Amino acid sequence: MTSPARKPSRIQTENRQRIRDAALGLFATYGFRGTTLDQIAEACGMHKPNLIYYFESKEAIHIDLLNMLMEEWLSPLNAMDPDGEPLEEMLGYIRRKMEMSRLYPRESRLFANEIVQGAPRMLPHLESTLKPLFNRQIGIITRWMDAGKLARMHPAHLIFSIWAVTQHYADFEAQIAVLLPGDDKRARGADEFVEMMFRKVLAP
Amino acid sequence: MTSPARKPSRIQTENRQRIRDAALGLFATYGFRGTTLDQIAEACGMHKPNLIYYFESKEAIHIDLLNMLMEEWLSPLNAMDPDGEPLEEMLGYIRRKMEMSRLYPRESRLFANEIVQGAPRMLPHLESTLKPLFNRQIGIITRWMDAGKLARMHPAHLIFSIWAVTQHYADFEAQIAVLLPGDDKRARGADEFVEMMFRKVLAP
DNA sequence: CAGGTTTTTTACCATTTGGTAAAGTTACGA
DNA sequence: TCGTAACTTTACCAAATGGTAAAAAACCTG
Repeated sequence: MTSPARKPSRIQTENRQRIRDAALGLFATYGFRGTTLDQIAEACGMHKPNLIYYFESKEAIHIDLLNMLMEEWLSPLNAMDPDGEPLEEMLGYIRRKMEMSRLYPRESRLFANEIVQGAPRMLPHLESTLKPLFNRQIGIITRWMDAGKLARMHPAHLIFSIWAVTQHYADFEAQIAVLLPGDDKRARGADEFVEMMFRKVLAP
Repeated sequence: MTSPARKPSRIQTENRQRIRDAALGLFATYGFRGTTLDQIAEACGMHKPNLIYYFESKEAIHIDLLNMLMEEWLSPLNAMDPDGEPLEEMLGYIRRKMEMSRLYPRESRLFANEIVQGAPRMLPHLESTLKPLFNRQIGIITRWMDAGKLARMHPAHLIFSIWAVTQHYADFEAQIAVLLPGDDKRARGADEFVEMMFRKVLAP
């Protein structure tokens, strides 16, 4: 066992990252219970006990991923500027969410899996990390509405709808691929649609 | 084993339904791999081999549920009337989807689980059942837009956004419950918001 | 390059899990 | 009410799975 509070070696850092990368794809696709240590091991070219050498259990890998995810995932929310031009700030946020959905579908699906299943390992994190950020954002948006810069509406549901629409493209990709097989222009069409949609909704 | 093509007895019908009901809740919450036959058995007060007496395998239960789900799930789409008033037809559809999200969250989550994981058992069904219906609907909406009754936009993405927003309330309930704890008016607020939103988007 | 430390590999193990065999029990039509 | 078919229960089993022990190999530092 690695002694506690010891700075990780190069190999540690590297291999932990390899494990995370393999596990992310598998957990995102098959869920926590649906993924086996053997699968993860094979996906990153290691042996099962080696995983346990780097993470003390399968659950530890999952938790580690969820923790990392939370930070990245919330960065677009943090990037909103209360002093910016309201409509442009909102559309910028929406664009960044669409971009994340396209660039990091595994992360999106990992998150979706966790929440759909009742957030068994993430509820405290939602409460302590997401909620304050969410509430701050609600405040900013409310002030923008008060100032007449955005149409008046329920700000929480507005954010939910943004999350719903943007993440849908990653989480339900399997369905979209069946219904809209024209692969090439799909992302463009989605971006344009979503921007148009929220422009209409948000315009004061 | 029951002889093939034989009409089911009263007990058959009853118990198969009990099993479906228990399995639906568990599959929706824990996913296919995350649910065990023992859990299902306990949830419906039966013994494991008894489940296998009624369904030939765990997978058979899952498939049975997905098949039943598909029909119910698509009924609101079918209920749209090509000769109705376009905006009201669309809003009616959206209202029915919100209602289903509220009344049948287990079904919504079962579906979400399946799609997020790449629809391993449902892809053919999506292709053969959902896709034609979807395309027919695209046609109807396109004609409405051509007639100037709805704002012009990409009809497929419009439908995706409706699905995304309405199902979000069932699928991500765990998250919403954390962020919007005021339990009583939540459904009302959601309904009003969604209606307002799509009214703006769809108005010609 | 020697010697200890870190990392990897092989061989296991206990539990869980999907499923079966077969005996026992209940329901139901003749 | 009797016999048979439908249903339930008990006792299992083989494979899969999360995890451990400990030897072997690779790595690093003085």
